[in-house]
Amino acid sequence: VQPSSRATIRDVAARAGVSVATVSKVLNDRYGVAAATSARVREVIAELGYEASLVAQSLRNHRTNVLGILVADLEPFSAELLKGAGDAIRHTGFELVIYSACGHAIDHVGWERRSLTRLSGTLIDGAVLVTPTVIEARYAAPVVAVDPHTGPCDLPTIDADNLSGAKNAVEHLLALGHRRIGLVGGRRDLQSAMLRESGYRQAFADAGIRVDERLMVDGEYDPEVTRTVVGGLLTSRRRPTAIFAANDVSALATVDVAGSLGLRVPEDLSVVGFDNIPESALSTPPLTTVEQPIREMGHRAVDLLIALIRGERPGLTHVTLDTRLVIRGSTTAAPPPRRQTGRQ
Amino acid sequence: VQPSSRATIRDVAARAGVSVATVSKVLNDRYGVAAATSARVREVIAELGYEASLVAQSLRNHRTNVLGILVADLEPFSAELLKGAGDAIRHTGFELVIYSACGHAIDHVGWERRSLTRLSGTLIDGAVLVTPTVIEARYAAPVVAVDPHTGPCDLPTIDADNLSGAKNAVEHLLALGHRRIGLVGGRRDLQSAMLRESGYRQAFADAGIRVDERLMVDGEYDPEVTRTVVGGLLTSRRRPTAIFAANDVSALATVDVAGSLGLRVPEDLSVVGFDNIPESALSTPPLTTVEQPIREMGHRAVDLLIALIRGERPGLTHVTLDTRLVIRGSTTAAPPPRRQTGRQ
DNA sequence: GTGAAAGCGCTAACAG
DNA sequence: CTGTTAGCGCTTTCAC
Repeated sequence: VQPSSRATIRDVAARAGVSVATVSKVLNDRYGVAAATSARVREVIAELGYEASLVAQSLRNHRTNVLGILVADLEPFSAELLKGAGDAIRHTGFELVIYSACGHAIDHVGWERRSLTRLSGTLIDGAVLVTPTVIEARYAAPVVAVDPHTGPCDLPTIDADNLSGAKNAVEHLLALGHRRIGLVGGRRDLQSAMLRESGYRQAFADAGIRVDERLMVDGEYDPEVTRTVVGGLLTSRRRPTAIFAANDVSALATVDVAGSLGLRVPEDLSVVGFDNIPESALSTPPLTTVEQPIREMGHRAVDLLIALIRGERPGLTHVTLDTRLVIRGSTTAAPPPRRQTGRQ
Repeated sequence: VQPSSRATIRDVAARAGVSVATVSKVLNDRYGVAAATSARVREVIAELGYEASLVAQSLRNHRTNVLGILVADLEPFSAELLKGAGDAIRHTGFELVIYSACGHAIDHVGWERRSLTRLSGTLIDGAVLVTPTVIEARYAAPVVAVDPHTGPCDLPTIDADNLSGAKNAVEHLLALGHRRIGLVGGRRDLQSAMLRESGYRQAFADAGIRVDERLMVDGEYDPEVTRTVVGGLLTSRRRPTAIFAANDVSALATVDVAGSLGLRVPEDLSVVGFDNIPESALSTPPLTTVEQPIREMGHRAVDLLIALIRGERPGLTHVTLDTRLVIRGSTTAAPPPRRQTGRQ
């Protein structure tokens, strides 16, 4: 009996022998519908399995009760963040749409501006932007950024203490006796990456040691890019005895490359990452890394977004959470000095 | 200059001094627009930062190039599955919308039918349903189910070999000398849960041992529910020496409850889970569990969905992937018989 | 109480 | 080449 395509409000109206306006009223519990009519309409709705199209609805209404989270890709960091976001949304009455550019993003700077523009005003009441590639304060809907872009930014943001985290990581390596410590940098457009680099530099400065710029490469938080640049770094004549990678994904890629070059981690190369994604504890060896509370960041971002949507003016619109060094098996004392300076 | 709300195609048209139809043509690269006009329009588009509303577009067109994944909630299993889905979608030209009912789902059986109806036909070209609560083959758009509902189901599905997995898990416990093995069952509406229970029973049958129905409780794949029922089980007079939990989330909750009751895992209670979510390897002790290839399941589901959307008729519309027992630290040999039969 | 009509932003005929 | 028009599914005045 049912047509293969979805039933529309018109199908319901026709079948119930009323106008679409009446059906709409029933749907939205508006006053001014006779009890009998209402009952009849509900019956038909159930019969047809009718549900209002979210798209059509949100084209008319401006409030949808749907939150958006925009991620460039679904990798461990964003997946972890989503769990926290889910925790926060549960029982708030909001629903959630996660929009992923799925890699399109990489070549297309500003993907989230595009996506956000396409979705906001219609479909979503506000959005959380994860590692956005642009700074822009003016949007049609409330927006919260997680791990924001560099540059002045009036968007409410959630991030972690990247500077101290990175500093601690490098201090840990220095304390183990390492001096030739490489840096695999992150996406240079993100504050987090720049702060992690600053932390690296500060640790050296505090120790009174000069950094060797030739040991700094750019991994862009990307495993593939990291593979390439780390390959170069580790086969160069003066390869480092330790590497601080700006996120776990690049750290894991680094460990992998080291292995394929016949270098043992941590005996020949110590590696520290950043993030503490679940995968890092599971790798062989388990990764020493800087933990940031990813789930909590997702949770906080959603809390803040909801407050904004409700028109509250939250006191704190820029939250920075603590980081913490987690020492596992990928770091150990530096090899004796003669091996460091000698040719490999 | 810009209004605070988003620019529409009309704003662009007005500003460029053309009709909306012309703008639309430029937007969609249709023929029949003078080069000069086209250039002028593009200029205005850039100037205004205009992007077509996905909602309005998909209300008109029926093809959107957007895939949907519907999850009841964002927990470790679905998060892991999303990573696999992301892998599959990357470079396909499709974008992805993940729709999460965020816990609303729990009280509302059929949430995915509702959501799917609200989204399909408009907004998405097809969807992957994760642990759906209903069987229904007729939808407006192609649909693939992961870990499907019980009952006959003509939907294309992706799942894992739940029966063997569970059987292996229980055989492992039996081999360790356990006889009083509890079962924390899963959602009784899902095939996976029922098959895991069957595997449990089969292992006992093959060993020629009768199962004790009093040792079987329902955790519904939910940590809270599990806490309650396992609490009862572990404080009963004849508590089991081992528990097979139908998924890792319940297994981890079981370990937790045991701990709070003063029972050591694995010395006083062995625990086996199912799924091998990242969290299971990270827990203390690391969880012995049955691995199912969650990421691959996500990947396969998307591959299949895309094939369906493209109108191909894929040969295999019901894929069952292998499972594998991963032995870690939460299981050990059963305590000597006298402790088993004696009162605790 | 109920329905006709306008319009949300966009696209696809079809005239001009 | 360009603009006018109709309509996607829905909600909301505003007459009847």
